[in-house]
Amino acid sequence: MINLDHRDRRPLYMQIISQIEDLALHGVLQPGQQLPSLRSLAMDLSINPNTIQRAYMELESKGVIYSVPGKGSFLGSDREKLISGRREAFYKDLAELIKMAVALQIEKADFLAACDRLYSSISSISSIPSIPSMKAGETND
Amino acid sequence: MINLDHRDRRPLYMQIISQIEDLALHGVLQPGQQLPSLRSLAMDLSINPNTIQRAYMELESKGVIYSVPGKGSFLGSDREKLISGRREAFYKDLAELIKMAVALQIEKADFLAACDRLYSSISSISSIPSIPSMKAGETND
DNA sequence: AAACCGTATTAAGCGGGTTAGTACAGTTGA
DNA sequence: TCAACTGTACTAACCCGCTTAATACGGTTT
Repeated sequence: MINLDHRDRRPLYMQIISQIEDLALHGVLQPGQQLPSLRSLAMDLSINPNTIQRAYMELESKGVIYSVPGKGSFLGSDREKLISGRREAFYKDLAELIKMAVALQIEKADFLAACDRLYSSISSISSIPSIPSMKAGETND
Repeated sequence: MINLDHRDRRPLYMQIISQIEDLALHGVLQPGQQLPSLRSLAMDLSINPNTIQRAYMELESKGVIYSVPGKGSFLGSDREKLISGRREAFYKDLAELIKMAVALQIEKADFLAACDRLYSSISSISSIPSIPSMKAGETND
C-alpha cells in the first residue's frame, strides 16, 4: 500500500503523508475508511511506530484524517479540500518551473509543445485505477 | 551577489551551488571570470570557509568551475554544458509536475492555458538583465 | 617576506529524523 | 471480566548530514 524510498531526500514521515494523500486523491482510500493502525503499519514498513504516529498526527492537523483513541484512524470526508490544497501547491510549483524555463531560454512555443506532448503520454499511462478495496470480511464500518 | 535563505530547506552549500550556476546562466558571471575566494565569500556571507569549500569542490567536480591552488577559482568556459544539464533536470521536473496535474484531474486544456498565461507574465517580469559586469580591473567583492 | 590563494584534515557541535521503551486510557470481542 | 487491540504521550538515546572551528601545508603574487 505504501512504499518508502530511501533514496528520497524527504524524511519517512513526509513520504507517508504524501502517499496517503495520494491514495485518497486516487480513490484507493475512501472517505471514512479505516487506515492501518500505527503499529501494524509500522511493522509492515519495518519502521518505528513513532514515525507513523508523527505522520498521522500531521495528517490529522491538516484535516486529511481523524483519529479516535481506542478505535483507529480514518480518512476524512473532504476530498475537495485536499484537492484544492494540492492544486494550490501545484500552481506554485508550476510558476517556479516556468521561471526556470525562462531562465533556460526555452521558447514559449517549445515549452507549450513539450507540455502538450508530455501531458498526452502521461495521461495515457496513468489512467485512474478502479479501486482494489481491502479484504472483504470484517473490515470496519 | 549571493543570498542565503535560512527558510530554505536545502543546505547552505547547495544554495551556493545553484546560485552560482544561476549567475553563470544569466551571464552575470562570465566564462573564465574569477570567483570570490573561499575566505572572502565566507566572510561576506558570515559562514564558515569550509562550507564554501564544499560548494566549490562540488562545482568543480561538475565542471562548472575550476580552481588553481594559489591563484583562485574561476568560472569554466562551457556554458552550453551547464544549460543542457539544467534542461535535462528541467524536463524531468516537468514530467513530475504533469503527473501531478493528471492526478489532480486538471484538464489538459486548462493546464496548457495556465502554462501559457504564466509563461507570459513571468517572462515579462524577469527579462534577462543586461549584465552589470563589475568594474574592470577590480575583482569582485 | 608577507599576504593572499586553494587544499586537506581532524574534532566538535547542532538539529532533524528515527528508534526504543514505557505507560496510560478508550474500544472491542470473546 | 479479561485479553487484545486502538490512539496518545513522553523521555532517552542514537544516527547522520550539515556546519563550525582550528590548524597546517604548498603555490602565487607583490
